[in-house]
Amino acid sequence: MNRIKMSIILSNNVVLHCENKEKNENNLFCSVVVHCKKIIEFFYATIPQVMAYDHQTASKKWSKMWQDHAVYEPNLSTAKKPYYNLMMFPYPSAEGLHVGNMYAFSGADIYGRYQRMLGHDVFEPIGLDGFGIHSENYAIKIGKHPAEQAKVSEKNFYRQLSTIGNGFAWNERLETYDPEYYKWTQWLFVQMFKHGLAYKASSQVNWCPSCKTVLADEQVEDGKCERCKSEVERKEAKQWFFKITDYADRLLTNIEGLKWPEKIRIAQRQWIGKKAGINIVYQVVGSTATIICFTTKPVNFGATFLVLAPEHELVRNIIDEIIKVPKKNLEQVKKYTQEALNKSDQQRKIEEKKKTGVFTGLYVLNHVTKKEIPVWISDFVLGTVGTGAVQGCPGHDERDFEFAKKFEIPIPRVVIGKDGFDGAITSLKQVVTDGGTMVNSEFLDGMEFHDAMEKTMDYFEEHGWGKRVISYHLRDWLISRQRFWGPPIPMVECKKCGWQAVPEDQLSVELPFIQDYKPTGDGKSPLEKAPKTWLYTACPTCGAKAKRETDVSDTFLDSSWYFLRYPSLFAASAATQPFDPAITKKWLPVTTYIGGAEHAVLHLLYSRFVTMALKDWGYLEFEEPFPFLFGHGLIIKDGSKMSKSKGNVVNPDEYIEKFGVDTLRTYLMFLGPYNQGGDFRDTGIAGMERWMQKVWRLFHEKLVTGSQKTSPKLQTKLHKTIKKCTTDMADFKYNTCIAAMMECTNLWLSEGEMMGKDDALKFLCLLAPFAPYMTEELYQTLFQPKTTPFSSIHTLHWPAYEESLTLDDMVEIAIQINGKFRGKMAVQSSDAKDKALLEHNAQKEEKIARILSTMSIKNIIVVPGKLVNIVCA
RNA sequence: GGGCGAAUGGCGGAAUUGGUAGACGCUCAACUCUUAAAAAGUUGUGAUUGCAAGAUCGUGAGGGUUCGAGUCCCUCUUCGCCCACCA
Repeated sequence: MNRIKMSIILSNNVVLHCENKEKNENNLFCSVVVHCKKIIEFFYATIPQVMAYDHQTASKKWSKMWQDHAVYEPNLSTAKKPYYNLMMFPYPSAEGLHVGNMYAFSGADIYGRYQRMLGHDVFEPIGLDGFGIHSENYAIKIGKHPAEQAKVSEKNFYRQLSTIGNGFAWNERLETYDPEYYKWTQWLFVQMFKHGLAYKASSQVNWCPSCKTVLADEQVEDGKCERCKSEVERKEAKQWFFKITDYADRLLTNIEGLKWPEKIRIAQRQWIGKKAGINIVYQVVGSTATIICFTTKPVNFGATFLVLAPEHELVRNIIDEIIKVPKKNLEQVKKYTQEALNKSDQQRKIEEKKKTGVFTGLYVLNHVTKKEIPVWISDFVLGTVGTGAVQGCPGHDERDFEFAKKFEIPIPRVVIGKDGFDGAITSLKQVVTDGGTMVNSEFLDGMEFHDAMEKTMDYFEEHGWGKRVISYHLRDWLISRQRFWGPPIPMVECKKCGWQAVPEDQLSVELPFIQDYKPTGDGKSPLEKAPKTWLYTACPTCGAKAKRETDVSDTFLDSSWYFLRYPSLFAASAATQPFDPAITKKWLPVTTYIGGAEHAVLHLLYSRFVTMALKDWGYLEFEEPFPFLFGHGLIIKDGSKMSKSKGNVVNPDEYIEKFGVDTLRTYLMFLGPYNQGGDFRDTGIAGMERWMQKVWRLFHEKLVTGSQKTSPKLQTKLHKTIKKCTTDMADFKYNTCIAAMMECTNLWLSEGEMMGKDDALKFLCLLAPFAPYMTEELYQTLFQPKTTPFSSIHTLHWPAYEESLTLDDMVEIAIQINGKFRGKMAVQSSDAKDKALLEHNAQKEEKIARILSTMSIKNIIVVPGKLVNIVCA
């Protein structure tokens, strides 16, 4: 935009700003000179001069005042009505905060400010989830050391966060890479180990052959490396796990009591994935070996083969020739297994349509048909799901059908579906997977499908062939990362004593500085290159030389407990305990947790698990950290979610500088309901700026003084607005609150309407959570005598409305004929509920009477205060 | 394939939960002020039709319930998000 600004400074410090869109200074200058006389007259002689709201000065001034007077720092040990208003922990991407992030913070802050005005002691801390792969990758990308980059990102992120107008408790900030913090993350790991919830076991990890590094699951997109797009492979490695599965049932049942968005509750239920089924034991013919298959639908009369995952223990035994199979089969098994294991789960899923597999040469006995059925290996069976082995019932499972068809295995029918078709099953569409009637199943024949499944399970249990089990989709939490930028896992391995936790008084195990921190490519952790003085230490048990664990822990561990640390950061016990019991009792669980739905099954599940464990160990008195969670929507720009990868991020800095943060915040909240997000556009912001200036002018030009009162119409509108805002704020419906305030100002602006000072302050309070700086400026300059000590508008009480004052004198009643709107009439509001009167008056309305003259009335329906519907023949 | 949600003017979105559809804002147009512009203000802005009063149509499509449906029920279409060879 080619806009030229010119300022004229008049004698009494009045600054006049002139602007011109055209890049023509002469033109502008001439126009200023021409108008100089008039301008001066205007300032000196006419209306009291109004300065435009200068958001830059105001935001600096009030930020400082708020901090100096600890407006947002409740006394954490003495607060009477604690309210923990928390927004999800941000990770400080080096590119900085974008408008999508700001949307989340602003919306949460508005809620906090509203709660503060309702009389709560609101605590709204902020910190940085700065450890982890995101930050490390960025450091790699720009060729900096993560520790160095962290300082830069921290500074930039805190700077941005300080400009968005949030009432953060800045004193209590924390960063996950601060040793004072991760000391306790490590303590948490040690507790997990001590309570038997941490163990080390062999597992597959994602491996990018091009970047020569191990990747986290989050870095694998569609089976490809997020950075270089090459196919991710699998590698076997020993990893640390947390036994979150021990808590699966509790995590599931507790969901019922959580006040969370239904969407997120469903996502968690689905993720935990509780399934009731049966583990069936198959005896390998001619061997002592057994194979256990999990199934929820034991259609066993139709089972004609078994399939093992390539990772299955028995497969290894075949390869190692512990179990003997024909030579020809052995060669095929070796070849197939090797190929399959090199693929990732993702890759295997992508190739799902083309079923592949190999026969082992082994057979097992089908308990009910008494037939020997072949055992195959196929990568459509995943080692990590169920028991890693399935029984193939091709007539009644689509995947089994595809497999059997390809390898010419018999496909018997044992269920007739709802369509009644009972012929041979030759196409995928004929496969009956759920419901129907049993056939060819001896004692089950004629039974309903689900009853038959239950009966089969009973039958198998009675014969000792199987046992009912509950299976979960949830797997143990893989904690290890072969990366650098995280808290070292606080374990040491002694040749004699095995794995030992680092004694608590020796925490933290500080992350050593190593220059070459990049992932090595051979599967070893970067910390293997740490100085020997760090790498080797004394075994806590026997004192012999022992080696430290060189893996670091997952970022999600850092963020799984941070909310416990905030209130206790400055407690007397902060150095000796992760969180203070008394303060924790006062402030937790978190009163309102606000964040995006993208963490539905990661952060939110891990935090719940950690909280439950801490409760069981006696550190906490509650087991759900976030009883109330609100999920905000996403900001859309150019048709898609604002994100760095889409390249459509908008940096709030320039908008804040140009329009002021009050305008930007209010604009963002006006886009749509807070849980739905909205579409970001520049033209809309300009509209919001107009309104802000309008409010500013109204307060300077249309306030009555002394004993004069607000005009009656405006007073009704004001009370309606307060009512509307009060209910909508509680529901996070910020957009309609703002619309209501706009309606109020539109009326206020119209001729003859004036607002009294008391009423105007009420209005200002409604706006305060949205526009914290401008409302403070207006409050301090127009409502607070200069001599009184500073007291912020944000500590005032939320205004009350009087129901009687929300009612208009006259009410409009709609008149319908046969349900069609035909006119309206005005009645005294006191008469609005008089059915007979409404019925009578409606027919008397000239236009209505005219239409009715040609019709005969059958019925009249009156909705008091709303409408009259005349039903005619 | 499964689950969840959505569909309303040129656009973002309102609609007291079955009761005057389109609040509020953006956009656009005309006007006022101005030498001119900017800013600000006023008026208008779902479609068709009419000089006008008005009339007719109108909430993704089709049916139904009702005095009355954007809202409830059934069928279908499209889009978005999440999960997914889950045995």
